[in-house]
Amino acid sequence: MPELPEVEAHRRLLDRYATGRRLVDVVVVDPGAVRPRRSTRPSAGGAAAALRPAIGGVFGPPLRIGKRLGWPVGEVGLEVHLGMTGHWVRRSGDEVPRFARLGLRLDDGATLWFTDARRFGCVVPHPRDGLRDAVQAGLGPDALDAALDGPALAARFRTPRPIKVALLDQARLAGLGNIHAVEALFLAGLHPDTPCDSIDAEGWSRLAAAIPRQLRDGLADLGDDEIRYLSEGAENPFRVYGRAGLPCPVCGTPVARAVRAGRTTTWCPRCQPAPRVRRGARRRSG
DNA sequence: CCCTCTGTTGGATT
DNA sequence: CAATCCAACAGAGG
Repeated sequence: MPELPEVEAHRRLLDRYATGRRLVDVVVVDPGAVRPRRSTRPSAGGAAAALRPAIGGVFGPPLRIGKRLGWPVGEVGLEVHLGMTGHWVRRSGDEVPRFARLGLRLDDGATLWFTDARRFGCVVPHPRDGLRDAVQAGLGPDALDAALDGPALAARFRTPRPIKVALLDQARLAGLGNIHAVEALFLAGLHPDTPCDSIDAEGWSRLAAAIPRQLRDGLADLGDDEIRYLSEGAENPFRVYGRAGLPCPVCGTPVARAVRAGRTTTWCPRCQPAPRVRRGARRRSG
């Protein structure tokens, strides 16, 4: 479920509860959750033993790049992916939370549990020294930290692909998921199908401003402890995501919906006008 | 109760 | 390169 704001909220939570604490034991509930490499496939399990050297180590400050976390503990560096439904929760007693996959027992008596109903998330142990590189592998600059301006953003998106699809490519820019890509495009007034190479400087500037604004809003909306998601009964806090057929919050036009790259995409047909259809070759449109 | 559909991720396959 | 499939499960709706 998480997008960048939820992952950042988890980073802060882990920092608050674990940094400086000692890891006294590891409870492997689901060996498939600890994987030898990044994968959404639980079958790539079999790395639980690689956690043993971390026991007795002290937690260092977790880092975040895009939607990935890196978490040092002793001589081990844990690369953490939350997938769709991954959470870390703290419990002080013996209670094992629902969907618990892995528990890290701290020297203050608390346990940090990795829970993940859908099992797309994983923990990948690395040597601590290579942690940052491992987490960063294959990722573009972080969407929140990079603070790219219009021209810099345009330079990273030199492609004819539709902007919505390109925004989800973590190798170009790390951190935007489906919801925030949809919302950022709405804020920027760009239609999701607009080919990247047809967006003008003005459009890139609007998008460069919209992305951090959207992500920071998302972060501000999260409580410090409670991380809530759409499916948990909260009111839909988004402008167009999940609002197909409902009026655009700006102009009242019914929000449109289509599937792009396998993901539900929504937009306002008026605030985000469709790109002009372009022919393969440049010619006079007679 | 049962069936179908949808899904906030991302790697593998075609 | 790009579209599709799929991992495993919850929740909503018919």
